Amino acid sequence: MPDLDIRKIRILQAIIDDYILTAAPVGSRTISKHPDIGLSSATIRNEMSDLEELGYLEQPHTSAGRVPSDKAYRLYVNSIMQKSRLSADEMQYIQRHFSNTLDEVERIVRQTAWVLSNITNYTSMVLKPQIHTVKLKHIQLVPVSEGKALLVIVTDAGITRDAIIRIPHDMDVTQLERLSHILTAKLTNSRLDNVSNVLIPELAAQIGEHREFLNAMLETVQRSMQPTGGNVELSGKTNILNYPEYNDIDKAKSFLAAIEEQDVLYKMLTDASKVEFSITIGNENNSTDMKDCSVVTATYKVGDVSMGSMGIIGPTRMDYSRVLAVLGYIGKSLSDILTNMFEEEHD
Amino acid sequence: MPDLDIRKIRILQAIIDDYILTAAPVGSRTISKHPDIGLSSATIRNEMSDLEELGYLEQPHTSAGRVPSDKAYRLYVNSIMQKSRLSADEMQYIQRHFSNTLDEVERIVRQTAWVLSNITNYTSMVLKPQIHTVKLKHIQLVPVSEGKALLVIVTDAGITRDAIIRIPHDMDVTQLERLSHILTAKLTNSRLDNVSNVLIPELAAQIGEHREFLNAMLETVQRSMQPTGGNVELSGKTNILNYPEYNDIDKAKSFLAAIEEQDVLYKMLTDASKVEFSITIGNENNSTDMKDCSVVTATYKVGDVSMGSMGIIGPTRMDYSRVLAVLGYIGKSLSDILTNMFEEEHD
DNA sequence: GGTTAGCACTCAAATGAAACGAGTGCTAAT
DNA sequence: ATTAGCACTCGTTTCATTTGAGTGCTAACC
Repeated sequence: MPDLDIRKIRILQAIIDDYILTAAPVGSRTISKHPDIGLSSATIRNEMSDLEELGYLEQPHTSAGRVPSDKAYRLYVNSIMQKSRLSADEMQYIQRHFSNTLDEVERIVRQTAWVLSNITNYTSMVLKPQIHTVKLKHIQLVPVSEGKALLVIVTDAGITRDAIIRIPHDMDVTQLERLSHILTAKLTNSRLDNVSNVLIPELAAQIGEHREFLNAMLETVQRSMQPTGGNVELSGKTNILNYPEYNDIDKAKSFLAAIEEQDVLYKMLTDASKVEFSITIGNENNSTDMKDCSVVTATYKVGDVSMGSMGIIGPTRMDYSRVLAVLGYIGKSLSDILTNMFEEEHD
Repeated sequence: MPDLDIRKIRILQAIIDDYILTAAPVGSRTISKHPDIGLSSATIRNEMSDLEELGYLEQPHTSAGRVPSDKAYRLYVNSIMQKSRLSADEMQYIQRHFSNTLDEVERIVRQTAWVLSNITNYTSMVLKPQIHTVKLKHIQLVPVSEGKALLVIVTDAGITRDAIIRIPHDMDVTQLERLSHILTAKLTNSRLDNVSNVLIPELAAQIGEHREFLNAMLETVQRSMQPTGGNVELSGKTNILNYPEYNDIDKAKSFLAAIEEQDVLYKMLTDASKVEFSITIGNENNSTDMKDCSVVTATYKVGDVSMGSMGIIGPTRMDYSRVLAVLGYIGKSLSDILTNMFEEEHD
């Protein structure tokens, strides 16, 4: 930002730091007492006035202190803020809560969300590993009653999906078993989003027609792979109520309503899966309900491929630096665990 | 209740009805104007005074009206309240939102919770079908990488669970396949809670030792069947904020914190699975965070066997009669859908 | 020139007095 | 047994006042 000299930046930083801590508009006197800044309050006032004119500060009303704008936070995270590192204690805390025997993806995701929200005191969300980026590993048809079977799909990331389907009445266990084998053989390692219709004739030939059934079944496979809405694990939903800016019941309500809109969060997180870290500040959010929030995300991987992402939702005055550090570290931990689960062992 | 004559009951009912509607302490004049009650406010005051002495009413402060106590609600639901029926519109609304192609248990449960909270405007919860009451149908080991496999378990209620396990390095796909078959054959229709260790020697013989592996695997099966904490589907978590008694930020916070304690809800719902309906009013709740709430539950079944339960959480002044009607109807609908999914067809 | 002391000014928030009014309890008349 | 009447209570609302944190501006200072 060329329009700010070093002194203005330093003052702005002091303001932001203070505001992040106290959530109260900060006045010139507070800053003038700051050890690193040897200036009188009057000088600070002049500088603040400039900063306001440039759009970095806002005044709730004339006789109040000033509050950083979204633009200020943006500048802050882009240029001013320095990366912080987690303390050994914090790392240990995280490790301790990851160390238990975790063998189900569901459980791991839940645990991750829990740790995230507990260590940051914000609301956290974790996108479950996304199935459509992933290859099919096994299909099993399990009979559950006359004319019904459970279709179970397993992918290489250990995600399972299931659905009840009708089966022809003349199809017995052995046939289902055979069909499971054929399907598994045919579809293994194909990506689920291109289980295309060209397969059907081929399958029909092998299984002895039942075309409509095959059709219906493949359709179910396709549909099962759609995001179902249960794809985002949230934790610490009420944490935000502890921050003074959300003591207003209506703000709290709209925040809580916003995070109950799983679709929105889902979209945010899938978008965020493309970049290692992302920070979205206040009005930069698409949802107007979240215009007083910031969202920070990070991705996690299995091996080298990005599998999903996770994020922190908090007030715009959140401690970006720490949150980034936490997300980075936990992202790494999660990637390690998942990778370990699915890749061969090196021993 | 022998200590209340008919007139007192009628007055109490009028008070409760009014309070359910308005959430404001109700005064003697309001009741004296009630069409069914041809009495002056002074008489009502005397009666109210009696009712207070008997513990059915409470006064927030001297110059306020009166508020029904938990004891009053208890009397109300036990003796006074009359069953209400849903309107055709409401039934239709419910049917419409159940009618879509629903083939995954997860999806159905989510849908149920959604409908429940939307039609009642309270917070709803649905206990997912509980696996330990249920019989095993299929076990599949799917290799995911060197030395690792995904263990997939399917039960007769169409519930799947999965976990990553280590497998001996010298075990190949065919062997896994064979083991899956043997396990399925051995364990099918046995209840999961008694997959006992007597099986291990038998299996070891058939699969060619690998005792430690079999041990670990069966242990995983057992563990997978434990409740994981993701067993309760909630919906409409913020609905309660629309009720005036929760405009106090602290009350709202404690309510929201209470329903984030999945363990508590899980326990409530499993306990409630034993009876067709249950009503728990205010202080009757174990959790002190919920002492201002009431919980109404109903069970659902597959065929004739109770599979789980669902409930509504609202303020103590909730519309018990309507909630019961809704729960009854939705419970029935859900039972039908699930039963239909798993039982043979009658056509 | 930039910096600062000083002072008048602003305005949200806190304080407090007064009026209001919904509701009660009690008493005496019906 | 019921009710009209009335004094009393006490939370809520209203409005004016005070308070104080903070500003902007000006004039003096280095």
